[in-house]
Amino acid sequence: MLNMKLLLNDVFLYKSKIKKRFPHFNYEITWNLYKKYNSLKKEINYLRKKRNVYSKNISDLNIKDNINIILQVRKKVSLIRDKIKEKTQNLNSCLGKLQDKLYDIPNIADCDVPIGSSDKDNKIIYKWGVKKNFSFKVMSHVKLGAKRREINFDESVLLSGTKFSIIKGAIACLYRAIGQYMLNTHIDNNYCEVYVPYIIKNSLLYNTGQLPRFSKDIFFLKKHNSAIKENLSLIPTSEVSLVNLFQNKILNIKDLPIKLVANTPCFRAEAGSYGKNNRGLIRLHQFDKVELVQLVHPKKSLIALNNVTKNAEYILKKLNLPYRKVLLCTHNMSFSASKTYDIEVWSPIDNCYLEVSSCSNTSTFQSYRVNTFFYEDNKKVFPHIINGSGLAIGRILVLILENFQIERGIVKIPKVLNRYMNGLKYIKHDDNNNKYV
RNA sequence: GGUGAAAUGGCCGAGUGGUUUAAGGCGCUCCUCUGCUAAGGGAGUAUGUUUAUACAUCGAGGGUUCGAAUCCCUCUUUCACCGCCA
Repeated sequence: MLNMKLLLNDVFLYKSKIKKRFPHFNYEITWNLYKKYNSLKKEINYLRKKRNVYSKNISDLNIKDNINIILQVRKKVSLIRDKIKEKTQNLNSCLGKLQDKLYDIPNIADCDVPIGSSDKDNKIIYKWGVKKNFSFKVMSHVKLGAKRREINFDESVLLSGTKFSIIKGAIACLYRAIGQYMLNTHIDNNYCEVYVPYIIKNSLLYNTGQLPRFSKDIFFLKKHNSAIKENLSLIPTSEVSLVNLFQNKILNIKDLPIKLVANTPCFRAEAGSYGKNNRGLIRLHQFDKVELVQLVHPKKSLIALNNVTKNAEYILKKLNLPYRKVLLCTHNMSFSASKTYDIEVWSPIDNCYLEVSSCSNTSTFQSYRVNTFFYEDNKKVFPHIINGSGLAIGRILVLILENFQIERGIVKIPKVLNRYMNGLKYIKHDDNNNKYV
């Protein structure tokens, strides 16, 4: 349930800031709906009071002696009742409209977030690592996978249509190793591993900010059988499941920061995803991602955002993948974010940086909506919620296959992954990895 | 999937149409008495609303009624047994 009072407070306090990020925002309409809502509520309260008084009168009267009076009062009250019904209907439609307006307002951007409308306005914070010079022509992961018959898109089309993948053998093992390594690393950093549902109620998507704006990206489930009772969808990211674990929960300040990590599949309908970075495993309907979520004291959220980003960067450093950290401009941030850092890894094939992580501070946007808070000095305080990918597994697979070729088509597996690779240290043309075709 | 039972404050739990304006207990907070402890006495103790001697909230939403925690309908969840399955 939307915490209306808090949201409205923010709307009134920060209306100019909201307009910076959401130029179409109509403050007047929202304000008028709110006024109407309040006056209707007052009217209804007044009518109810009247009704209650009359009804009480009836209960105090002796029926036999006062039958005429009672009948009169009954008539009066039934008129009041009808009025209440009518006004309540108005109230509900007014409330619905007001909520729609509130749900459509994105988070307010932090003051140091660049205002802008395209990728050019993003700010590169820093770069790490060395782009390798290759003495041979690097083979793309698509070619390499096809040659080894370990990444197959023809088969996935057969099974599920476009934008899915089948991964087999050594590359499948590498894929699993990457996820395992990331998960274990974050656990070492005091994140609590959580297993969550991949199918969730649509209402959760409003809490985390994917709905109402981005319904095109969501796979909604149809009610074909009785197992699907309400409106359900596939998670676009485990952030949705993780954050919504805290619905209506009162936290203990001593338990902060709460740090969660999950490795889950993510499902994106991605309606309009044409253009760059579209090849092979890079943009699919189904992919896996290790997700980090932190609930922290509002005063510590900027530090926490940096920490989450560092947790993600640490993995890239260990894998020795050259990357850069980018501060996103207002236009590129997700709906719920107040500040976002993207982490992008160098791709020798595309000759550009490819996004592998997005770390956002959602400030109170999500905590208001899931209604989770703690008490400090007897006051309700809403924690800031930070999420970040740590990292997108499929894309890291691609970047390992393309960055670590020691000669065309032969890949040296990063050391940190060795313990998850069943003794395999290289992906070679002639390795025998239980191929079945 | 079938059948049956249930859902009331922080917790337990009473409550089948009108002093329920939610009894009683536990827990918690404050005061007090006694004091080594244990125990006793008193007061307080849900939330929301542009803050009201007001209104609303007894799983959710509708309905009946002058009046609903209470009656009716729909839904959700929980528990039990059976069926199916990993």
